[in-house]
Amino acid sequence: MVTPKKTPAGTGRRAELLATAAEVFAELGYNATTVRTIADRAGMLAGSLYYHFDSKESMADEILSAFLTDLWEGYRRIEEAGLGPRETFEGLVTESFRQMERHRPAVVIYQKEARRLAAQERFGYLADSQQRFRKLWTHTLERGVADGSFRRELDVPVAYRFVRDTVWVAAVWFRPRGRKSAAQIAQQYTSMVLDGIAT
Amino acid sequence: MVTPKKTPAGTGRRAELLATAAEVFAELGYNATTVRTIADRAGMLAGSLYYHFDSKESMADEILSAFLTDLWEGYRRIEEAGLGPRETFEGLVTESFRQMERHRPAVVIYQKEARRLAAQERFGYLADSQQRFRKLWTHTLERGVADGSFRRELDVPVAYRFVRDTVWVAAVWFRPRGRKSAAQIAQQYTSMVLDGIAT
DNA sequence: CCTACCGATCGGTAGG
DNA sequence: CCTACCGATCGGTAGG
Repeated sequence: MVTPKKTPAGTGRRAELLATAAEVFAELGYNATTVRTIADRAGMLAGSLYYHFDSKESMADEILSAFLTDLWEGYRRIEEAGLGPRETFEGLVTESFRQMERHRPAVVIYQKEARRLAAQERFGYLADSQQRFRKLWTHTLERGVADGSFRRELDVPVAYRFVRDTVWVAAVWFRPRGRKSAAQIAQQYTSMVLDGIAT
Repeated sequence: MVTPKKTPAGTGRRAELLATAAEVFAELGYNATTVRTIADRAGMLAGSLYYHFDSKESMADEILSAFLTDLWEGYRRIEEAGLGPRETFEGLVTESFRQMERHRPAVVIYQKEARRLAAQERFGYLADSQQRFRKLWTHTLERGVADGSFRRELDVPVAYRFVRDTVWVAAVWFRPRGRKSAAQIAQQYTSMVLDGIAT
């Protein structure tokens, strides 16, 4: 994924700069963000960023891989819990919103840029992650159809994209500081997706 | 919205160029798209685009306003049909997918760029449209809660964002040339949202 | 982390 | 629609 060249990972200033960069990338989009904007917001000059990072691309790389590492750590725990399909489904949605709380800007960047970035070799792990993601969710949906938790006539590939999009796109408006916690939103979402909004 | 300066709207070549530009914008993002890329793909040189259009921004403007004009024309018909909340809901989803079929690249651009573009004065109609959109869907959901079509405990603002995102984000993967028509996808979506995926 | 700078590329234009 | 070009801005670097 990433080999920081100049400052050890986890260092205070470096983490601060990454958080700033993530916010700007999420707000303006990766391409529309200039290293000058990031530097401005961090209170330094553009050139000084290169004391901490190799390139603009490295910053995006570190932001995205940190998010995906945490996400897969969370998903792994749910996979290993050996739950039924409906409970697995609920667990995955809840975990996704929890990660959104921690990595909101990263999720927005992921949503907007992953497709384009994944074409580059250094971002190959984005494509790997998407594959794994698809398998995990598809498998959960299929298990649920098989054991009668989910509707027999469910079109699994369509349902998969429906759920995936529905959950992640919420990062655009979801504010953990708002009136609702991640767990509450997750509960509302699973309820709407599992049981529908009609009576 | 837009005042084409140099070639009458609807002219063959102009429409062709807009379709090309829309595809490139959708594929690469507005900022990452250079006028040279659009010109290349249209088989002309960058400078020649300016015989047809004032600016790169004008192209995006025309693409987005053409889409929104058609969308609101479609929605207006449904509003005027005087249907109940559930049927209005189904009609709006179906119409949205129908417009996605006609204006897929425009919808992708809208998804990715509307928030940022809306800040500019010339794209003020994007913010107006979002307002109108929110009112129409919120009103439909509220009517449904009131008459018992939708669940009494439904959180309307959350449900609104849920439905809005869920429908439009489908433009990223939806291919009208694929195995499923817009009407079929719309039917699957309304079924999942209204009645859920669980048994 | 700053000063000072560079090559590349961008959106756009004048003139034909 | 092309030729030829421009000012601005970009990501990034050398040297301190």
